[in-house]
Amino acid sequence: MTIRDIADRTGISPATVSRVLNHPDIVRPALRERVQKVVADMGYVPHGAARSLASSRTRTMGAVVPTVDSALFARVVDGLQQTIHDAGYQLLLSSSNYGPAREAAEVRALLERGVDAMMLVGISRDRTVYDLLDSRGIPYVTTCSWTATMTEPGVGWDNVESAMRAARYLLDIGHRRFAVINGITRDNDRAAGRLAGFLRALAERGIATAQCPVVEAPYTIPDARIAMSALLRRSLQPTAVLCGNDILAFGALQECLRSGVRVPEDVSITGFDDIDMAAHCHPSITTLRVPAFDVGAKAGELLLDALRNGTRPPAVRIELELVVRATTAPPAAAGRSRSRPRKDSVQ
Amino acid sequence: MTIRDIADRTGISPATVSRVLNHPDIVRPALRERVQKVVADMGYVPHGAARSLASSRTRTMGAVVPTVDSALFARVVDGLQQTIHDAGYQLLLSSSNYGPAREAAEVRALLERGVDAMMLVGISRDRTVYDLLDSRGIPYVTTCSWTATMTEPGVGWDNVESAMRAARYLLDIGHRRFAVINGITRDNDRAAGRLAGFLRALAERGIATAQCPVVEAPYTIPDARIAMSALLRRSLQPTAVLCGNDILAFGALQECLRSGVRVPEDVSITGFDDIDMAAHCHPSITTLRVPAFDVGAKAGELLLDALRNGTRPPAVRIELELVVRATTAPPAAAGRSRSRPRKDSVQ
DNA sequence: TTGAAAGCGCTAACAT
DNA sequence: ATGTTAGCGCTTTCAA
Repeated sequence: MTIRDIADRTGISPATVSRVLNHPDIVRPALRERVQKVVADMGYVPHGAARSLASSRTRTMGAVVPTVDSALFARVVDGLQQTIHDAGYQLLLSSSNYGPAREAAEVRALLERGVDAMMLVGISRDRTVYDLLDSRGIPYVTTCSWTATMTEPGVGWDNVESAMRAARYLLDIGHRRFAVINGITRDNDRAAGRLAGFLRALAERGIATAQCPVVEAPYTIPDARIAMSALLRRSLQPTAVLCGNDILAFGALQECLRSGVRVPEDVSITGFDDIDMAAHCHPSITTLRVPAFDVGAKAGELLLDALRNGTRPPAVRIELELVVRATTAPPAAAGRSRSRPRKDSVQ
Repeated sequence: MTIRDIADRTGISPATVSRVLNHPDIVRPALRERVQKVVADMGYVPHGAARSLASSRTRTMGAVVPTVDSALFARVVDGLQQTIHDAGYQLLLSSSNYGPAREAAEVRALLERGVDAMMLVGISRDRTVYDLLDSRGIPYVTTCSWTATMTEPGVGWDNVESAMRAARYLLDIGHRRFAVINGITRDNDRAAGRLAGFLRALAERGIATAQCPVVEAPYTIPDARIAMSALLRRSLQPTAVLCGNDILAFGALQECLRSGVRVPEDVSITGFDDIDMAAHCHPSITTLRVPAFDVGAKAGELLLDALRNGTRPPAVRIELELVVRATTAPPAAAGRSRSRPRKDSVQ
């Protein structure tokens, strides 16, 4: 069944049926309603490809995320999806598995599929990817990263500066012996930025970062436990462990609990992202709050605006809040050990 | 740049360029390579809509899930995505927010966008949705539910029977006083099936289910805590709480810990799904393992097969494994209270 | 093995 | 406000 059938049934031209479908307001109400009724009765569904070919718009946006199996990205995607959905756009979702070559291939595939706009995660990628997008005039936004020097559109935060805030907080409450469990930094500007921020903040306060153990681990609970377990086996245990995200922090925490290391009495732990679990596990995790849903929603808005106005989206910076919870306290050695009350209420 | 440009540059017809792109094996090798080189050099990307219109295939599959912001569905989607990706398909993702009307609208939208196949979650939905899919000859699979009477293709498990297994296990180790914290059953066959299973198993063993408190809550940690908190305030506390999924179980567990109720000594808790957290929180959660990634992957395979062979996919039943961990133990009142060792190792 | 030609179903000028 | 017409860029018979 085609638009032709609707036209014949209604006794009007396909062009007017098309108008009813796309610009109902410019069709005489009586006619419009008659057409709409026939469309509904016959269960006519327009052919998307034909529509796209004729109008050169697909009403589709693409997103490439490292993996959808992550509380953070899932929420970002959710925000994007809900936002663009309300404007009549569908979401074409791809994942790169944290591989830049794979990501570039996905972008090309989405372009071929004909998305009207695209959301990416992170900002450091081969120039050719950006060039491709720019050359085809496809609006896009990067997400989850922001730097003063970035030239691409996006909605993100400064991972370096945010990570520094977590480290400074621990320094402020007296910690001097640190360890880091970070995500894999290779090809991941977020992970790399966080690690850089942790170390820079420590160095600023005169901590010898060369002696600070840094373990890189995939973002899984078992990997985090293994990393923490290795840290606990060292002769000089850290009093504070900075983790690259909440999954790593949660795994580190569980490993401490299992091996009888008290948190935060014996060791403080910080996370990053503030996924649901961080507020609700026990003890609750001190972390940096990433408004993931809002980031996705904002990305969607920027893209919709760009499409409406034919402009390039801006780079929007988001400020993350440090949420102090129960996994952090002054180190026992600092003297004031047990005086600080535990914060463990649901946020 | 169009296929015409490649043709002109190579001095051959667009038809042959098309052949090189779609059926390289039927083109003379020398010519084929020459064309491929020009395609690569000029960075030519075929126009997806034109391709779809001419070939009436979009190389796209659709999926409608209740929400992507769920560890379970995220993993299912991940499995689907990775599987179909390897076969050259892109994934168009929609979410229904657990609303049947919204789901039906999303299916229509995906159909209009021209997906070649579709994955749905659950089996109970308006017949018209299935009729629409069938009438257009679009292969589809349902997921996450299986019943003996279902007539639609799918890959799922029996939620009733699985839930019964959890309840029977608690009965077997001596529990008689139960409560249920379940997901919202309305418009959700998985949640409804689980609740039915819990209650049926209890009734089978002579438990008066009318006296068994049942709380329905959205799948969030705070809602689960509220539900558990209400349960703990009752005069006659349950010795075992059956939860509709692991998020609810986790929330219930945290609320117990917060209010000094020992798990499993004072109350046993079971979950459903076996998301990562279940194995790694403390105490670890007894639950039913859903192989979510595999479910998505299997769904993808069924769809690819259906597309290749022009057949209707079968209904595949998956058996869930009950994973006994540390949130369950015989009730203290049963006498053998502290004798059973805690299982708390990482699975 | 390759080329010519006819659409795929729709939208958007343009004309009325 | 509605109809006529000419494609959108590609695939796929069919013919050579």
